Amino acid sequence: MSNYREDQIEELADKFKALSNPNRLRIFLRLYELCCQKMTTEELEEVVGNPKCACVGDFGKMLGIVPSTISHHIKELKRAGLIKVERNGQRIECWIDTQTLAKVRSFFSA
Amino acid sequence: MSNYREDQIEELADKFKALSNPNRLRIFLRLYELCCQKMTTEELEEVVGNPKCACVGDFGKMLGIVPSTISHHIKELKRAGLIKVERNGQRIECWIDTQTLAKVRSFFSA
DNA sequence: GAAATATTTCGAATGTTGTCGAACTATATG
DNA sequence: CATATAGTTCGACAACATTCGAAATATTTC
Repeated sequence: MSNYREDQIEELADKFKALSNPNRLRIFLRLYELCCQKMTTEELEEVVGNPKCACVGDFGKMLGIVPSTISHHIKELKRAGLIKVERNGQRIECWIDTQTLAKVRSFFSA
Repeated sequence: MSNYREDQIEELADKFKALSNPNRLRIFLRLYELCCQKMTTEELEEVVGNPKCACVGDFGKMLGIVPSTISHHIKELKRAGLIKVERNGQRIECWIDTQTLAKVRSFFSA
């Protein structure tokens, strides 16, 4: 957890910043719930076939804030590399970037 | 990592906020280095005798920023419960709050 | 108690964030 | 192509963050 290079510190601080807003943290946790939890082999199969998890509108309902604000938060989480995003028809689907999650996790388990 | 209660989310977001400033993250990492790393039984003895780890001036030199700014960051880390602070003569000594660290860690390992 | 050292508090300057609403763009469907 | 649905972009605004320097406080030492 220590002995970090300078650029790694900046990068890590940036990820913490992305998670430092309660609404963004809620979005992230919801995606985690949907994408990454309790992955048995069978469930993983499902996810591999359809990795997208939730869209802007879903979070709007969940958090009671307007789409433009959600859009802003999604952009921020994406910028920090914490989630991935892809259009599917009218919807923008979001899911956890598991590689980044693994990095942040490894920070806390060293 | 999911299934968090509302107040836990706010609390966690607040800890991430404290770590979202690169200078505060550097201070935190430095304290981790000093306090928590490589604790063999003998080293632990030492620490138990003198749990304080670094003072405001040390961080000032390390980061090249003025004491008032360090003081502010220390206050912030303390407010978030990430570090503990105690006066020892002229100096204010700081060390990691290992209980809080454990909480944040457990978030990432669920 | 004066001087030196360590830290805090305060006020100011400057920049960033979170949120909204309005206007815009993209996609799907009658 | 008109309409409906889903998101984005933009501009505004208030709140908050980062940093500094000056002045204040606490502690130690002479």
